[in-house]
Amino acid sequence: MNKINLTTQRKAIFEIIQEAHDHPTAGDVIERLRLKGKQYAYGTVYNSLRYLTDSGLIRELKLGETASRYDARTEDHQHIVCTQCGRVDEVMAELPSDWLNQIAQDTGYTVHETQIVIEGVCKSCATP
Amino acid sequence: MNKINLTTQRKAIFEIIQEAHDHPTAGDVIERLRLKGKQYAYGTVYNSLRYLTDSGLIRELKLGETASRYDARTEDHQHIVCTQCGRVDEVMAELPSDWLNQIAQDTGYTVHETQIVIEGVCKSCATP
DNA sequence: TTTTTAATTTATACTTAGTCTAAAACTAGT
DNA sequence: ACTAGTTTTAGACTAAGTATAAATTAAAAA
Repeated sequence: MNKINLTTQRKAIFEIIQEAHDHPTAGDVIERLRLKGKQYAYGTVYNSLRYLTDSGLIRELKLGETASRYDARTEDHQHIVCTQCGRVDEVMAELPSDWLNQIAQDTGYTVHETQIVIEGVCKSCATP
Repeated sequence: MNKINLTTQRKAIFEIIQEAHDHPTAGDVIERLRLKGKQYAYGTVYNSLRYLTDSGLIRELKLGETASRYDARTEDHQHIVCTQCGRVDEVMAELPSDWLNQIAQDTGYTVHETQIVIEGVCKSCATP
């Protein structure tokens, strides 16, 4: 594992993700950088997000929306999305390992990762 | 529930999805239609895929790739994607309901759907 | 059967998210 | 300071999908 090289830009972007508690998209990151008076090239933000993801400092979430979201919580966990308001919450409940083992056996795959997206309606949308 | 109106185009597209056993993307559908000598407007294919999805005849799969895939198997099941060759297989193992109940309780959400994408390496990629 | 209305398809322009490229600007090591 | 390697920048480009307005088809009414 190589040394992680956190340039000014990468650090600033990493901080945005860490401060955020709403799983921002690349577009969100660009906007928040601008609010802090920092404006980096379009491609730099995407490159940095990929670099941070590859380094394991953040996680890329593909939740079935058009844009990827990013999360600084790298511990194994899943997400639940509200189909009404778009809000994303963390799901810490661990996936039953027997279930995963059964899948590995059934399919012959070696399982590496599971991205689970649960869709539902959040409390505040359910009670108007 | 309204009556389902299967036009010529929608029927042809539905058939492509039914015949396929590889979860084709919209692009794949357009190509296969062309091979059959059928060429519909770009937007028609997208509209039809959405119509068929909304009617419950097919399912849209968002597997974290750039393009959605479509599946004529509408029974509840999940998918496993090979990170090497991109192949997609069905996972019929049912999700443990206690796990889902726990999540509903923990998060306060009313759970509607779960799209689970398991990533791994398929048998033929594992043994070269 | 003609007329009217509604739904669908078509062609094309547009949007969004993200990649690619080549030049310029840093950063390290000598 | 000089060179090599890495990053950033600006801007062109791509892929997937949406929006729109006109043309076509289908359905309903008269």
